[in-house]
Amino acid sequence: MDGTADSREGMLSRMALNDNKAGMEGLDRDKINNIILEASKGSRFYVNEVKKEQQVNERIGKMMRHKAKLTEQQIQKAQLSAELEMGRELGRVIVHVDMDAFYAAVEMRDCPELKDKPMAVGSMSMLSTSNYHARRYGVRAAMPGFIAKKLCPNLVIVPLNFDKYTAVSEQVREVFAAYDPHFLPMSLDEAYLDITEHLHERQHWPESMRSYKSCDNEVPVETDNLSPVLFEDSPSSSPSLPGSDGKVEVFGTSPEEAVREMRFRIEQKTSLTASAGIAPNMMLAKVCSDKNKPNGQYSILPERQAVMDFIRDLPVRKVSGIGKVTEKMLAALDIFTCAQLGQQMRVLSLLFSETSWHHFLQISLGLGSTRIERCVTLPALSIRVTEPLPLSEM
DNA sequence: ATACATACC
DNA sequence: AACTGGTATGTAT
Repeated sequence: MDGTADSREGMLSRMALNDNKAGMEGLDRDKINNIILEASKGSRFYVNEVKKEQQVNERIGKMMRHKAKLTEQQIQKAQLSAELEMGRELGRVIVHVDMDAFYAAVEMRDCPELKDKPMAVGSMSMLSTSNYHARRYGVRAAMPGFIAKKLCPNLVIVPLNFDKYTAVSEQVREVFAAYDPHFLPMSLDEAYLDITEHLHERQHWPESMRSYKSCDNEVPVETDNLSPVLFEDSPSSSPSLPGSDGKVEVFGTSPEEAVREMRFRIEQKTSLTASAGIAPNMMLAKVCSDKNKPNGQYSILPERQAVMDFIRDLPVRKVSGIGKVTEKMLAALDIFTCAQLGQQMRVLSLLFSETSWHHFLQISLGLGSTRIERCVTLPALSIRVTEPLPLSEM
């Protein structure tokens, strides 16, 4: 039953270019996918992917047979504990910050030759990331370098400089810590922050504490010869001071302005750009940080309606934790967006494990964690300290 | 309890 | 010639 055309289609869901992420809009997908398939065919990797693909199809088949046996009565009496909505928490301001094409951006910064070339960081076997120029060719993270070279023969591949990325990451984290000392790093280039407390304090800050010189790194501009009155009428422009060299930017007190300021400070300090998402919980903030990438930010206002409007047409695949397998299983049930996920929750509760459908339900309601993990950054060394582990885990 | 699968960067 | 490596969590047996 598995014709050649079918298995090719199947493989595409697994191996093909994933243009889900930023910088991949409007590419010639067919051409790119053919090159990827040609280069992969017959390899150990390919054979393994075919096997896994069959397993997924089997799992979907099992699910569909299970679904066919469900009666309307069973579906209607499925209970979805309605208390979740009551527990919705909109009072926290959660930010997800993500450096743009981090490793590639560091290498480009340190080697101007690379600036206008398609380049990627990694090896012939595996790329860690690519710059936006290379992405126009379909070259992206987690792609083997030799395939990337077929897609883009002029691609420059720079080997990993892990120590360098770690050092830059430390600089970025110093900025994060100014907005949330308990921030949660997810990798060298991204982190979650809870800036609720920062924003409270920020309301009472004079403009001088929110003013930054473009040329000067690190600290707010000197307060002495800087009268706040000077900025009264032009909060969004960059007023230049008489008698002062260099532009000064004043940031406001809103969440958006605080995050703009944080990104500005990161760029001043590292010459690298970051993107950010602002939302009432981690799940939404993560999705938002991808929305205006690179060098942008997006926020969801802390209102139920704003959250639901944002969620409605959001493809489930955009949500962290929904990967290609889950996407394909949901697609088999005609679920592509979060709204569709919500509409089918009763069926899902009968087809998936409790942990899985609880997760789906949370997503469909736009809910997510509102507390960043407990973890403290020591000012001097930026060493993360967690609560003592049980002896068994040490 | 263990192995395997999914997902993330 | 060549498809990461580490961690966390979920699923199947």
